[in-house]
Amino acid sequence: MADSGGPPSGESLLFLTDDQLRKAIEAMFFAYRGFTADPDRILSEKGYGRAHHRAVHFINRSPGTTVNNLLSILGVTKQSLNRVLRTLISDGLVESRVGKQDKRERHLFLTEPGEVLERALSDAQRDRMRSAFRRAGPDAVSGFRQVLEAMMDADTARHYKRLKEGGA
Amino acid sequence: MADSGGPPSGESLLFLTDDQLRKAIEAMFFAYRGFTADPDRILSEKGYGRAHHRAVHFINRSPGTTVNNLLSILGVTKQSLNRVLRTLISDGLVESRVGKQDKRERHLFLTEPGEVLERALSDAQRDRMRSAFRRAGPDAVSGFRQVLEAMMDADTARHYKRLKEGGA
DNA sequence: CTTGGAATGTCAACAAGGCTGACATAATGT
DNA sequence: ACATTATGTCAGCCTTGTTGACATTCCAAG
Repeated sequence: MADSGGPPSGESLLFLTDDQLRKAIEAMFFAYRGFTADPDRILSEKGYGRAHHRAVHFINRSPGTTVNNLLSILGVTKQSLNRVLRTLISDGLVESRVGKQDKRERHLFLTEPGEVLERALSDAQRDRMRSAFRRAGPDAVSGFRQVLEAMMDADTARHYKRLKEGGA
Repeated sequence: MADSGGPPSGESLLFLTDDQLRKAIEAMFFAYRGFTADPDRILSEKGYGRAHHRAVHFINRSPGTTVNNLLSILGVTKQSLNRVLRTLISDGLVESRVGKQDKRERHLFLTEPGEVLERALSDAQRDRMRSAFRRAGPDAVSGFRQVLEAMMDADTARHYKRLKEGGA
């Protein structure tokens, strides 16, 4: 079950059959569903969606970040993000402060209740990730991360690495 | 870069900090975007979306599958799936044949043009997966799959394994 | 200093693709 | 005969993506 079913694995040039790749593609699809399932449940109880989760996650991650910065991380249009931010702000989960240097900018922060929601979401998601890591074993973990990093777009990987180092 | 940054990895109980888990969560988010980016481009040129991709993928995977079966794999409502199938059928990419044993069932098949689209989509996605595997190295590949499998919901994993074995 | 762009953020309207609910039809099973 | 199953369809709602139009703020060139 660890090995995909046969010949490969020694050399530096992998013997990757279309069939193995197809299994990996399906695994990615099904796993992502599991990955989002727990937060989705919590969110839908409160009338929010994945877009809210993403905003809350990255605001928590980089408090004081600007709308523009969040935009480039999330890869959506500012109008799309704005709708989400508007509800989060009016619900009192996010605070938006006008920039001191540049008054065009808005700096975003989680409020106390915002942090509570963020905690609930990330706890649920971390629990699943932790349990997956435990079941897969220590060696699997680094392989997992390496493949994921290699799968990102170049631009995306830049964001990822900036976050990765900033938060260490 | 291979190692996540420190202490862990020998024992059976992993030393998983919240910080490491958070990085893995972000990696999953960013990687999934890369994973869908290439097919998304192809699809949007033809006026389709991810929902069409999923249908085409699993019909190709299990030709003659029924609507009900597809439903349980995709985890959406029949109304949702039906909207997608309707366009694929009327565009001549999918054929729906009444069942011989049970005439209530519709068995789904890709037409010639349907297979062409499927090939384009899966080629693009496989190319990215293959390149990610190559860059990550042989040892990473099995770890990747193990973690993904451990991340799925139990029900989902059933579908996944049935497909995995059926297609080997 | 003024003025024209560039950057930033907001509002409005539309589309895709989820969802629920209600209902029709046909075939099956009891 | 009747209940159940498999499928399809209509209507309406929600989230979340899109584009277009517009206000505000900043900055730099004249």
